[in-house]
Amino acid sequence: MNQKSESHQQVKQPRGARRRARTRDSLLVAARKVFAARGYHDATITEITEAAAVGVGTFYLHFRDKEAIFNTVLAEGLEAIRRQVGEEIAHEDNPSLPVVVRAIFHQVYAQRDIIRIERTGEGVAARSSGPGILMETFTRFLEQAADLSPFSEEEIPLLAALLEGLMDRAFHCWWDEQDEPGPDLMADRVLHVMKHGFPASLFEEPQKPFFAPSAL
Amino acid sequence: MNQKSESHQQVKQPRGARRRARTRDSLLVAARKVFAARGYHDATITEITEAAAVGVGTFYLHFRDKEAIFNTVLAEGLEAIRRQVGEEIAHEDNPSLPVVVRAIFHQVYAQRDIIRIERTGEGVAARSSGPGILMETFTRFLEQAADLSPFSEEEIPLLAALLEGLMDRAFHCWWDEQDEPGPDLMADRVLHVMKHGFPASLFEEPQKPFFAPSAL
Amino acid sequence: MNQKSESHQQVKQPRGARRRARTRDSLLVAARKVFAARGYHDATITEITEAAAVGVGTFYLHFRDKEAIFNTVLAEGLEAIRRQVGEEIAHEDNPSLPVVVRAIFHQVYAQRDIIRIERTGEGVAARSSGPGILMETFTRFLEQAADLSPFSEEEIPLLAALLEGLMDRAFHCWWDEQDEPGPDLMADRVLHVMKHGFPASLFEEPQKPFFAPSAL
Amino acid sequence: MNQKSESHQQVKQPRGARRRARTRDSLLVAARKVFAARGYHDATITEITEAAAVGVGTFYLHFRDKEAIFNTVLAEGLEAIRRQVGEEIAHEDNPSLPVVVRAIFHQVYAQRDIIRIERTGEGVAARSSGPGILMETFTRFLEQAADLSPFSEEEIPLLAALLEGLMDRAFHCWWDEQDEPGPDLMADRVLHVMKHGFPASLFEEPQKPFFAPSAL
DNA sequence: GATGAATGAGCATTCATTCAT
DNA sequence: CATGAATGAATGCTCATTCAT
Repeated sequence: MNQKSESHQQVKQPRGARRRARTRDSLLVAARKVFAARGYHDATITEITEAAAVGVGTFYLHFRDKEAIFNTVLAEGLEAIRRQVGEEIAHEDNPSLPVVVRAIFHQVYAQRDIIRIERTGEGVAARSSGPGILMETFTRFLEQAADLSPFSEEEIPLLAALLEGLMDRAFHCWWDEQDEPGPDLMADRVLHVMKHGFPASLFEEPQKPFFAPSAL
Repeated sequence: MNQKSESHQQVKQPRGARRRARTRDSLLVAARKVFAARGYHDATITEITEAAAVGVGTFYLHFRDKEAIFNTVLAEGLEAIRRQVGEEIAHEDNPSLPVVVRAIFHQVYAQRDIIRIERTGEGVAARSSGPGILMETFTRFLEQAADLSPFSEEEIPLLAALLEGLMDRAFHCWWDEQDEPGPDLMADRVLHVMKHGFPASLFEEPQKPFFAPSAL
Repeated sequence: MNQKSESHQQVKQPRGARRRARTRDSLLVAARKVFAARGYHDATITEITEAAAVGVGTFYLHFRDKEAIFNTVLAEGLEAIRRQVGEEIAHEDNPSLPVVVRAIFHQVYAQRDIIRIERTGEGVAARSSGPGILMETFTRFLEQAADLSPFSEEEIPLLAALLEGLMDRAFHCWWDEQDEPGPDLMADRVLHVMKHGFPASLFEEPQKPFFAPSAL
Repeated sequence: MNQKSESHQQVKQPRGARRRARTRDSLLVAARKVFAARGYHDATITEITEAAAVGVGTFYLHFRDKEAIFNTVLAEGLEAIRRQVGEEIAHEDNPSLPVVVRAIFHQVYAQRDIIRIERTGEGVAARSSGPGILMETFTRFLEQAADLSPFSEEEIPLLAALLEGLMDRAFHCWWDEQDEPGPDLMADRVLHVMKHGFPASLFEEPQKPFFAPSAL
């Protein structure tokens, strides 16, 4: 796509190239389905090739191994989310964090399976997707923020991680539990917490003492 | 601790029961080590039994399979954290959320490997450890809170999940990255965010427009 | 029982000897039950010792291995049948073959499980039970028979085997099918066949031709 | 038979289908050899695959487990006997029982190992081979017989079983003992017994009384 | 003698990967 | 390019047997 599709050669070699690309896509689509259904570890190459309706050997013509296709599924899925978030906020001159967060909620909701898949791989994904979209975004905003007090600049990674943790849990409500609340309401709630923290009365002394040992 | 407290209890079950218990412990200790080092999926029974210096067959005398010992390692590890948190806050008449959170940071820090292990199992753990210690604790506090506005009572599970997400990411800083910041500083930071949210200037319009597509 | 129970020593050493004998009996009874229920190959030593309510180690104090107890169960079971057949025909001065056959049907019916057990072991039983009770009996009668024509004396083993096959199948009707017909009726039927063969019309041309290929 | 009859059917499924079939056959041939030599229970998958000169994994490409290949070996072996008996008697318009019995003796003799193999599996064979070829054949003849007296029609299964028992023992003379007498002589003997029963003098009073207890 | 915890050889089974067609 | 039969290393698990108590 980037090496061969030069100038006027583009239309000139649909020989096997188009076929090849179609096969590859079948595999990616199938893999996404299988990984979502069975998780990285329980998925087998055979399951994927069967779902893709291609021979087992064909798999290795397109991907080095299971990890490779997993990373590709993930990378392409995340890239799609990234792109669509970009499109959603494209009309804004200067998108604020709330606007971006809201867009992310929309797009992640639309592609919930990718989040689930990411989880099942845990340490597998060669962290190839970089520091993660969320970390990246939050870091950017944090770096541009006028005043971080009472936090220091060294704490930007920590703050980004905490923001990510917040959103991550919100996403989780969607993956095997219910589809509610929808992305807009969810964004409201999370943004409120991001801005103002949790309800103040949470931090006051509990009225009624509760049994310590089982308290935790 | 278990060898000396027999003074007036010696009659328990002297036979091979002690030997049996010791072997079981070896296996648990070994499994914890192996799971922490290699993750749930890559760990093998043989690795565990070798680390425990017992025969393979012995494993099956004590645990049905890998999943069983994994759940036990986790359950006992989490129970230990739970207990120690309880002890740490035992002197408080009415421990407030910040006190409890601080204690949790202390104890989780002291047993960081359990957190790492928990993650590698992902969907494996038969969620036997219930709704998780953190969820439990936060839910309790949220239910006792005088005023949750602007949140409703139905949103308690969501709020608990968000609080958990915050702490979870904090724990993560410890698991393959560095051991810094220590639990006390970490607790300060996280509690600040919990109480007041993130720095306000984060939510203002960014001064300098930034390149949209790659913005995300 | 036969080596130590001499004269007045018999009562003199019930120290551990009686206990030992009782344990051994528990094992034999348990093994008979387990072999009957699960067959030789699927039975495990542990199952037997649990059924006998003794420790695993105890097993090896009494029997060398699984095969040994199997052979013992079989040998003692067959010996019991043998003995009881002997008792049943003891009052006869000169028991004829029909009388003996009838007694065998009675006693085998009473201990059907032994027949089932024998089968599950197939080649295992170190053919220790000799040529089998039936072979032995039939051979004896055949050797005493005045006239074997049209068979020769060399064919006695074959004839004995055929007689055994007849009875064996009769026994089989009892083992997982029904308990009918009872031993007396069965003896009638089998003895009739032994004496006169099968109904003559069986050997005439079949009236209606039947489809050859599927005929067999 | 399968390689030459392609002349006008070559289009079937040329690819690896032939290779696959050849491998499957190797496995079946090897399994037959191994089961005959070591019995069902002592045979291992590895032995079979080594004898077939294929990898272990290949086995599972063709058969679910040991039981599956055992049943296939048996079913195909019995089917072959069935077919060849059918061919042997094909020229007869109306084969009588003696003719069929004789043919069975011929064919079973030619494939003695199948009988041995069947025995070693005992309860394993999912009785998939139906009620057995012999039972089937005898039942058919018995149902066509004009006169069964003194037996009733309800006793047909018993009679079939007894006939089977007779032949079964005859087959047995061949399986670990000697190859004598050959199938023709054997058929003579067995058919004689079927028609006329055993020598009459067997049922007369024994001249010499014999020692009762050990008599059996 | 009795016990049962421990042992480990041995077997079944899976699945990523290769390669001849 | 595509195929899918073949491969075998790797792993889980069982169970007869031993031996310290």
